[in-house]
Amino acid sequence: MKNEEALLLDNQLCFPLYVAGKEITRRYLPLLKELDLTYTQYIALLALWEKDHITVKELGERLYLDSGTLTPLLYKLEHKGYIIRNKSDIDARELVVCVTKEGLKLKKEALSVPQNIAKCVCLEREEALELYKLIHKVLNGFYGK
Amino acid sequence: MKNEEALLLDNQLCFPLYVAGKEITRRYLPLLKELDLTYTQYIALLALWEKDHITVKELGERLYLDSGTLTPLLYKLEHKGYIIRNKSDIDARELVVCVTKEGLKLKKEALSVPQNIAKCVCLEREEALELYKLIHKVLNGFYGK
DNA sequence: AAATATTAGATTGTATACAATTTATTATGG
DNA sequence: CCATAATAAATTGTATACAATCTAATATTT
Repeated sequence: MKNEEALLLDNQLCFPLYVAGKEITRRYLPLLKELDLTYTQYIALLALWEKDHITVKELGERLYLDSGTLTPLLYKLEHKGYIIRNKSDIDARELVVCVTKEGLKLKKEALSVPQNIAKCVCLEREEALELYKLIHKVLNGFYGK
Repeated sequence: MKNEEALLLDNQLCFPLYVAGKEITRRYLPLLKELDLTYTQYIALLALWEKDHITVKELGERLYLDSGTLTPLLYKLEHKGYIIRNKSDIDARELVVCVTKEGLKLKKEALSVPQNIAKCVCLEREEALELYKLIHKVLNGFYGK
């Protein structure tokens, strides 16, 4: 492939990945609006529903987000009553994040979200698995795993 | 798959796509910094290098971006001297975007960017093509093609 | 133990994204 | 032709993202 061709927008994997990432999260907005959540707030809760009592740093590693994004986001989730943040007893620098009862209640309402999103993704099961595998391979490559 | 399982972060295609989109564009930053471009400015120029003398609307359709993003972005690119915007003679509502000589000069400097990005993506050629195909299938599904 | 380095989270500043609204212009229907 | 609808881009407002810096607390080194 010549250099010139390499610049063609569609020849680059990055652009479709960037667009797909944007567009798929956009599909969540109408569903999440009913829960009064943004996409980032939703994935933060997803991670915390799976495992809470974790620090902001651990949550950031899970979500690939830094404190510049998480601090204001967690502040909002706390104000909505879904989570609570407490200074760690062991290390006063750390903030430990836990889901509240309200937050757990919200989980039940969120159960239908994945199915609705799945409807938007027109892939066969095998294709979806293959896509999943390839994306993870790319991500692992970024982090040298 | 049970509802509960569907909520598991990793079981969702969306989250890896969202992360991959973010992380891959982040790989461009050090390369683009040398060109004094952001990622969005870069893809706007990529599209315009391929075909300019197009309206903001057409550019937006190509990049999946709306005027809320493009207006300030094109303003910056114009101030840097890479593009120029002119009201259309035919329809005064439209703005026609063209690349300047400076903008074309920048294209030469940008030729090495795709190769450097390709290095970050640890996929075999077949895998990259398969990923490309699957992502486009997802995107086409969103737009009912 | 005191000085230094490291770390976690908060803050600051810049640049997207995008929904919703506004403005100016063009198209259309009666 | 004129009123209304539709359209393109700009504007407004909110919420990310993230680099860079700052602050407070902990760990390490001498």
